[in-house]
Amino acid sequence: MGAYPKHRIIADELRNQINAGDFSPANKLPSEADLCKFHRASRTTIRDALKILANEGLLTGESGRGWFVRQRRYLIYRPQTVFRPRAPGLDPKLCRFVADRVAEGRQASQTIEVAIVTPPADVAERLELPPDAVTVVRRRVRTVDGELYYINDSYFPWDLVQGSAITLPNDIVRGANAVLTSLGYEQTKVRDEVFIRMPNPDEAHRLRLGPGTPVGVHVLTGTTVTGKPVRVAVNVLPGDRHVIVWDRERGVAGDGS
Amino acid sequence: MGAYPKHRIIADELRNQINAGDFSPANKLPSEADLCKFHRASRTTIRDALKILANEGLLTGESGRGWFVRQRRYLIYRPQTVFRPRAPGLDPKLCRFVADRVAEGRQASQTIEVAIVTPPADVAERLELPPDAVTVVRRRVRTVDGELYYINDSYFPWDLVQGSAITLPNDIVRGANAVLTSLGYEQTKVRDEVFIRMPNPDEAHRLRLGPGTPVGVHVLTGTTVTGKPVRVAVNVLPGDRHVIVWDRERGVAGDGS
DNA sequence: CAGTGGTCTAGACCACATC
DNA sequence: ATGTGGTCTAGACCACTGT
Repeated sequence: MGAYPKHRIIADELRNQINAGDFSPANKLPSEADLCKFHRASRTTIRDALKILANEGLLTGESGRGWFVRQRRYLIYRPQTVFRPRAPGLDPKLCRFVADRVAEGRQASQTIEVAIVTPPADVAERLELPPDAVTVVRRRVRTVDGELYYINDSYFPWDLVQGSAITLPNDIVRGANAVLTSLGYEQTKVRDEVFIRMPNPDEAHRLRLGPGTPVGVHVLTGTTVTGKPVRVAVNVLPGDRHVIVWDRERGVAGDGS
Repeated sequence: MGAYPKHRIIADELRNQINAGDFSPANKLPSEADLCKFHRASRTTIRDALKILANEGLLTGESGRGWFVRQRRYLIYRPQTVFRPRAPGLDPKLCRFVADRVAEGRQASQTIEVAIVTPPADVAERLELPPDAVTVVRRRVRTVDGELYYINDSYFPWDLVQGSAITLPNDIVRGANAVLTSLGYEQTKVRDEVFIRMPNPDEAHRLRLGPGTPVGVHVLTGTTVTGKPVRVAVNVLPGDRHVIVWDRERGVAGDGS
């Protein structure tokens, strides 16, 4: 084989065909057997090429059906809404997340599960807790228009929220932050961190992710005015379904020439 | 071959060993031949398992040497600096990006290449230009401490910046935004968008990315006070090297209970 | 040189989807 | 029943790394 391996050459060729729209509107590729004949290659080589494209997120193979070009539809994810007051028109019986989607003309739902756990090391560190400290975690999987949207796991130090509505597995209509405020721990500063990586098996399972789908992990750490951390939210967003958007104004620009 | 395929079982086992640190400090796995014997599997099956982990970003194979656990070191990327004035202590002869890294005690450099092109469709759309309009693009690849850091491609409408320093392939020490201001197009609003996906072959090549490394694409659109778009910057950040960080203050929280 | 991963082949059996 | 992708085997040759 030359300097450039055969399965890569085939992958490049197929990628160009995909980008040129050669397989639309059916979005279905020729069968592996046909590709073998056409490219004069063994099935392994053809499959190596297809796997490259699958791991780039361009294709998915469906057992017994064929290989298909993947679709992308982006939903907008706005970390900024954390510091925006609830819009007045929203249905007061719905939690913020669902109410916001309904206002956009979408359908939304979420599952909630509350547990008392010792948090992962990175969460404990952000909450400035010793490694064996206990937290309440509200684990949610959010769905928009019938499609899995993202995971939201919110951790609160147990001694702060003990006995409050945060520990109950229901929607908190007025918002967890209102509860924190009434407990004397108003969240006034926030740090947002976004990590980009491949999902671990647990995340892949919870969000039904195929290969080649990276995730953005938005970690929100909220602190009081004195700097005490009161809440860490870990949001896991499938990359093929989200754009993260911020809007900003004013000031002088200058991000490096 | 139960319901759960053999190569997945082996991949799970290896993943656990990696996370438990079984292969540190050398970070080297047993050879494929040894894994075949140990797991009583063919080389193909072992390699299928290793490829799963490679596509999760956990391993890299090095020809003739072996399989190694991948390292992660995150560098902080702050989109916010766009609206922050240049710190007074910085070396006035360096451009903002390099000067900021030097202030952090790091080494930094960048390559600059300027071209006049018709922009990609998504850039043209954000600049509100017809598809055949011409832009100036400043393409930079930025390096920190000798390691490739990210791609920054900044597009400006040709008729706005024609004849200015923006069209020259040098550092603009006072910053491109200062130039825009002096041309009468001060950038006062910014939209940040972050997409998460696998790199295309061009990006993978420019940033020397191995398989299983997703990228974050930070698209910054700057507009004047009247809403006229004057600049689109496309930043491609390898996920294994970056955290995107925002710090915010004040206001009432409430991102959905 | 021997050992390692990278590529490729030919052939087999299975589960699943479709008709 | 047929065709599809999913998995697995055994064996081969190559380029590269280390000694």
